[in-house]
Amino acid sequence: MANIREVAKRAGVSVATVSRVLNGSDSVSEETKERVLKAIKELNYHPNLLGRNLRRSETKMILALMPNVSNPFYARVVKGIEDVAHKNGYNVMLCNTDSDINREKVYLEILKNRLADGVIFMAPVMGKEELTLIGQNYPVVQCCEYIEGAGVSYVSIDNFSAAYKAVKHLVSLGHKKIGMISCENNFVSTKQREAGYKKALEDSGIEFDEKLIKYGDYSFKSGVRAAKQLLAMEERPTAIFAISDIMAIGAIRAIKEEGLKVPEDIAVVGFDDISFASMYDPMLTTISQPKYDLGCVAMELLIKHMSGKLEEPQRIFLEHELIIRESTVK
Amino acid sequence: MANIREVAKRAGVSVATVSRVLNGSDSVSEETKERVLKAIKELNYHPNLLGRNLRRSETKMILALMPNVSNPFYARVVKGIEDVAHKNGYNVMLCNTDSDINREKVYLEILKNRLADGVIFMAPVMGKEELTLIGQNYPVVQCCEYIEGAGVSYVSIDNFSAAYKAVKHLVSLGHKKIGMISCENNFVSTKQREAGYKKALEDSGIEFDEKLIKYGDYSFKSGVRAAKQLLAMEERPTAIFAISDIMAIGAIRAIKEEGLKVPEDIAVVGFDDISFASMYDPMLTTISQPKYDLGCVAMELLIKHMSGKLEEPQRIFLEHELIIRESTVK
DNA sequence: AGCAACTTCTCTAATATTAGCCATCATAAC
DNA sequence: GTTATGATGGCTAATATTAGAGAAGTTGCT
Repeated sequence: MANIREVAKRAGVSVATVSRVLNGSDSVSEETKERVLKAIKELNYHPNLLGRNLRRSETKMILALMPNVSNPFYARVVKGIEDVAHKNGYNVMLCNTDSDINREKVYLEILKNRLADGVIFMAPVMGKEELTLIGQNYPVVQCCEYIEGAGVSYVSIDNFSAAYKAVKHLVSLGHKKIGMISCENNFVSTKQREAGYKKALEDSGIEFDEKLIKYGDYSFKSGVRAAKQLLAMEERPTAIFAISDIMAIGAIRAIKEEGLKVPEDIAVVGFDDISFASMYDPMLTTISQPKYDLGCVAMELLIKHMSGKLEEPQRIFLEHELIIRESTVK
Repeated sequence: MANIREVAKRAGVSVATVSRVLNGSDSVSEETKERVLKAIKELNYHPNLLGRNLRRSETKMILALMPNVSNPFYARVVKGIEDVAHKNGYNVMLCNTDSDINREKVYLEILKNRLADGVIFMAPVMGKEELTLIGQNYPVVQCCEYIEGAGVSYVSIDNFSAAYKAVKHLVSLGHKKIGMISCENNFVSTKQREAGYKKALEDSGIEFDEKLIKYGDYSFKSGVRAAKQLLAMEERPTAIFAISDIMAIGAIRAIKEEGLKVPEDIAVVGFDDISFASMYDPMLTTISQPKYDLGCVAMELLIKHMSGKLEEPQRIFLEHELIIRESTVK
């Protein structure tokens, strides 16, 4: 495989001149430039970026850590990250953490070993202190899920008011007994969505009943299970708010299996607006996050951090939207 | 940020000795080793892999090119690739080509610039000649979709017999007029699935009717559209075989919208067994590919190629399975 | 002609690491 | 005491590239 020296030799110039041609320096005569380009083509030369990266101590790679490639929600976010990255000459390394702290640690080695210039966490698993430490040493941005108070920038939505809006929608349809399917984790999004649910009930003069919250793990099956628990209650709810579309779809499945109809007997609202939400039967009412933009903004923020233009951590909230479909109104 | 020299200085040894400790060479006394490890810890030293990679001219990175992160089918394949890669000390760079030849080319620069040691194509877009050229210069494996005759290894399933099995299943249920939703592309999988469909009809004494094949683009909407075309026919089919689950789900949606029932009025079979296939109502009968194993085997093959143990291109077919669910039998 | 200014290119050092050779030291055998 | 052996670790070169200093050549002005 040809290297820069061979190119220089063939073109009859020094390696430095070849380097200048490669990097578009203007102090190379047109004639020399052409001779070099010809030699590059003839030798099918591709610069070895390991050398360049070492010299420049940058890699133009960024690390994107997501909990799960198969979660369709993150797919659009990643698209936003990639588009902005490419526009700015960066490549993205997508990595699956499976929300496993060890996997996350292993991937962070890539950053520590200087094989990436920065990192975007889509759902950090580590603790606040650790994240703070990483944030002090490397460019970091959190996107979607985030840890508050770690001194690390993030881009997300206002989960509290999104949940509030979803529940208020159900109330406006006349529902008074509204179940919730949440998760037993410590994500900010979860806590805020639960808080929004409670506040919406409170503001509507409906008493909060702890027993109406059931817990899943974001999976379809857990949604089925949680919904069955709600349906088995003596006075069962007439509406269900799930904090993810997949669990909402599980709930619909459970409701149908009990011989009930959505939305006539029980209305269902999800969260995320994944592509399947509008494919399901009935189509799912849900909160739409600006997934693509979340990714774009996160990447733009990271670029600013990497260029040193931004010292202070930023907190950015993008707009969300309640999308009303068949699962609440026919 | 500390480098190897500082560690050496602090431990009172030469950089070479630090390098030996890092790489587990045995010619370092226990005592020296401990002193070095102590210094590494104290300085919070992480070796800069750019230097190592340059020296060794390998990166322990592999490139995985997929057409679309949001396609849940590939999510499991990727998991297989990652698991085997990690077990062997490799990291995976996941990249989205969007089936765009230019995106694919840009990503291949990573390989040509020696930032990755090998590549797995999940659905190559380039032509046969180009692929051959890449295959001659770099370790390459194709996984799932592939180009035949390019002299490049691949791992896939026997799409012909999978489609044959799916259609035979419909025939065994008494269906005589069976529509197909395919795609207008040149993927081997598409051609083979169409061929399997035709052969199954032929072997069952049913005459092939060109008009019963409609075309989509793997999207939900295109599935709806294609199914509507089939339903609008004078003598409409009583069963539909789609070459992807997403299009099959679109077809079910279309059938329901026409006021018909699945499977009573029209049976539907999909392909891939994505997670949503078993969440949908009705649950989808489909062909299950060993997604995880496809990824594992592809990565194992790539590792063999990279180590130079394998010169000849391999063709590997894994087993598939027809999963019968509610969309064909109630 | 002499000098300045500019263009164009070369040379050297630097980046972080490892491979391979060689030097040193201790121990054991003769 | 001398030599051989093995363990340990130091030194140098090598990897591919770029930044920066400076050299050489050209042009233009006085």
